[in-house]
Amino acid sequence: MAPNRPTIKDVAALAGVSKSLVSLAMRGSDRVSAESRAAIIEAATQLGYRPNAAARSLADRRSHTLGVVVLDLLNPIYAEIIDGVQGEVRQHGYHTMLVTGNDNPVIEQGEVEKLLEFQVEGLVLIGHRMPAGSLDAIAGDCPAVVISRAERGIAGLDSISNDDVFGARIAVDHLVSLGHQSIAHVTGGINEVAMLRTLGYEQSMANHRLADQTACYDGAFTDEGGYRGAAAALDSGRGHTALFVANDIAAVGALAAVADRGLDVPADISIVGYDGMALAGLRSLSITTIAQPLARIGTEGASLLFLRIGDPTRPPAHIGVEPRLIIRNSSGPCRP
Amino acid sequence: MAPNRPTIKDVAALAGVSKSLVSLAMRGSDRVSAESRAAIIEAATQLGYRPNAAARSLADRRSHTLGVVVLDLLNPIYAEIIDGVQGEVRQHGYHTMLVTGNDNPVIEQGEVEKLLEFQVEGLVLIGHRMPAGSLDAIAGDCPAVVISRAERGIAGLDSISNDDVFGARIAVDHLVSLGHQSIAHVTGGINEVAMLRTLGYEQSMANHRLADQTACYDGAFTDEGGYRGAAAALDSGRGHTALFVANDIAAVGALAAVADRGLDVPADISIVGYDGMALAGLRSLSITTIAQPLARIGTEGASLLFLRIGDPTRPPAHIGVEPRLIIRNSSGPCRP
DNA sequence: CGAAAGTGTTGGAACGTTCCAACAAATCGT
DNA sequence: ACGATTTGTTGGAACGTTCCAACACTTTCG
Repeated sequence: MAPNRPTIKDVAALAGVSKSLVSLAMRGSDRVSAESRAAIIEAATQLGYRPNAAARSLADRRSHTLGVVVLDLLNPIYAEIIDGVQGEVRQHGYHTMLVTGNDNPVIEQGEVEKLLEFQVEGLVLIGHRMPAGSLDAIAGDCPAVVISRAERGIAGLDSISNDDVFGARIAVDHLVSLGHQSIAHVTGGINEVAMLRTLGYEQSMANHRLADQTACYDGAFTDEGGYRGAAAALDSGRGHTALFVANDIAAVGALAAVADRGLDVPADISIVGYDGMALAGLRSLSITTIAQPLARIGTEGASLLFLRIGDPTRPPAHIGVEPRLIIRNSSGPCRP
Repeated sequence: MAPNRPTIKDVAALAGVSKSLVSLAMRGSDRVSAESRAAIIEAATQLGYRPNAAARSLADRRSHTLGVVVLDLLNPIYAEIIDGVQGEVRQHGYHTMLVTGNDNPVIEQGEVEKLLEFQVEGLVLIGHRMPAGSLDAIAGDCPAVVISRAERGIAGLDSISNDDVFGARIAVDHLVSLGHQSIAHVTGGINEVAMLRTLGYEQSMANHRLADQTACYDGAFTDEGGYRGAAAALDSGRGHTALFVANDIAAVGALAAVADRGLDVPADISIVGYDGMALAGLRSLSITTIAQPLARIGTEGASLLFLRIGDPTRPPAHIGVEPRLIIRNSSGPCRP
C-alpha cells in the first residue's frame, strides 16, 4: 500500500503543468492541448492516480450518487426491480448506494438519514415501511420516488406501481373463465398492497355475481403464510376449487398444502399467484401468476427520479403499470 | 427545498459559539460544557442541520464506508450472504456501498474502480469473476476479502468459503448410504466452484469403489442447466438412480426433468443439491441439499475484513467453513 | 496594422469538515 | 499568593477537488 495516495497535485508536478489543467484533462475538456493531455495521462497512469470522489463532490456540490433503499433483499422480486434501477442509473452516469431496511422501520429511517448525509441527489424507495410523516419530510429534503406503492399528492414525491386491484381482478376473471365459482382468497397480511389485492378479489367476485362465494383466509407474503391460509381454505369444507394467493412466494406454500392433502394441482385445485417473480416460472413450480413488469418498474421509477432531479418543483406524478396474466400449469378447468 | 443546506457554520452562528465547538459537540466529545452542548443541539435541530459526509471524509481521511461487490443479485444465496455482511458492518458503525457486477467482468471492474474513488476503506467481493491479476492489484490498493471462493497467498487479501470438495463428498456419501450406486453428477459449468464440486463427487465415488459408475453431465448453475444435465442423465440409458446436482437452482430444474419423464422423486430418482438456499426448503420443493452457513459466511467475511483494516500487513488468511447435509424429501432409499 | 477574438494555461478562492496549537478562565497544590 | 494544571473554547490550516478571473500568446479580420 502506497504511503499516500497520489493527488491531482502530484500528477501536475510530474507532468509539469498546473493542477487546474490536470483537473480539466481528467474530465476530458477539449481546451487542453494534445501534448499536455498526453503528458498528464502519462503521469496519471504512472502514479496510479485515482480521483477522490469525496473532494470532488465537496467542490462541485454534486455527488452524482443516488440512494436506493430496499425493504428486504430476500424477496426475489426486489432483486429484479433493483436490476432495472441500476441499469437506468448507470446510463445516466450516476452511481448507486444500495441499503436495506431489513423490514424494520427504525433501521430504514437510519439508513435514509445516512444516505442524506452522503448528499445523495435522489432517493429510490423500494417497498418502504415508513409513516406518511417521515416520507413527507424526506421528500421535502431530497427528490425521491417510491416504487411498488402508490403515493399521491405528497409534494416532491413521485411513485410507480402496478395496479393491484386490477391485477387481482384479472386473476379472478381467469379462474372464472375456467369455470371455477368457489374461489377462495389467501390474503397477504396487513399492509397496503395486500389489502388492495383483496379488494380486487372482492370486486371481481361481485362482478361475476359470486359475492356469496367470497371467502378470505389469513395468510402472509411468505411460504409459511401461504401454506397456512391454503390449509385453512382446504379444510374449511366449503369445497373451494381454486385459490387466488396474495403473492408468488405464498403460492409456493399453498402448492404444498394442496399436495399434503393428497390433492392435485390443477386437477383438483387451481392456484394463481401474484408478482411474476422469475422463480414462479421454474419448471417444477410453474405457477400461474399476475406478473408485474419488474425490471420496467425499476427503470421507469429511476427515470421518474431523474426527471424530478432535473426539475424539483414539478408536480408529483404517479405511473401505474399494467400487470398481466401469465398462464402456467397451476391453473386449469374446473371439473364439473 | 431549502435554498442552501445549513452548514456547521450556520449552527455555530445561531448557537453563538465557534464552528470548532460545534464539530466537537456533534461528535459527542466530553470536553463541551453542558450549556454549549444544549445550545448547539437546539440550533442544529432548529436548522435541520445534517453533517456533510463528503466534507467529513475529506477532512479526516476516512470514509467509514465499505464497498460490497456482488456477482449477481438474482441468485438468492447472495442475498442471504449480504444480509450477514450488512449486520456485521452496521455493528462496527460503518456504512456500505453495495453494487452488482451483473455477472460481467467489465462492469465489475468499473464498479470496483468507482468504489475506490469513493475512498472505501475495504472491499467485500462476493463471488467475483475477476482475473487473478486485477485481484492482486486491488488487494494492493485497499484491504479486501473474497467471499465464497478460496484465494490463497495473495498479499493483503483474505477469503472465506465453504469446502466444496468436502461438501460434494458428503452429498455422495449420503446417496451411497441410501443404497445408491449409479449416481450421476450434473455439473455447474466451467468455473472454479463447479469444478471443485465435481472433484469431490469423483473422489467420493472412488472411495466407495464406484469409480466405474462415475458419470458427469454438462449443466450450469441455473434452472435451465439443471434441466438439461438431468435430462441427459435420465436419457442416457445407464439406469442412474440418483443425481448429485451442482447447486440448488439447478436441482429445481432437475426435479422438472424427472417429472417430465413420468418418474417420481424420490421413489425412482433421488436428487441432492448444493448451497442451502432458503428456497430449496420450501415445502413444495423440499430438496435435500448440502447447506452452506450463508449468513455466517457473510458476518465472518466482514469481520475478517475489519481485522485487516486494523492491521493491513497481517498475512493473508483463509477461513474454511463446513457445509452440512440437510435431508429433505428429494432423496430416499434406492429401490432394489 | 491594431483591435477583437480565440487558445491554452494558471494561481487562488471556494466547498464543509476535522485537527491542532493557542489561549482565557477557573481550580489546584503548596 | 502564585505557578501549574485543568476545562472550555477558538481561529486558522489542512483535506483534494472544481470553478473563476486573469493571463500570455496566437490568429483573425476590417
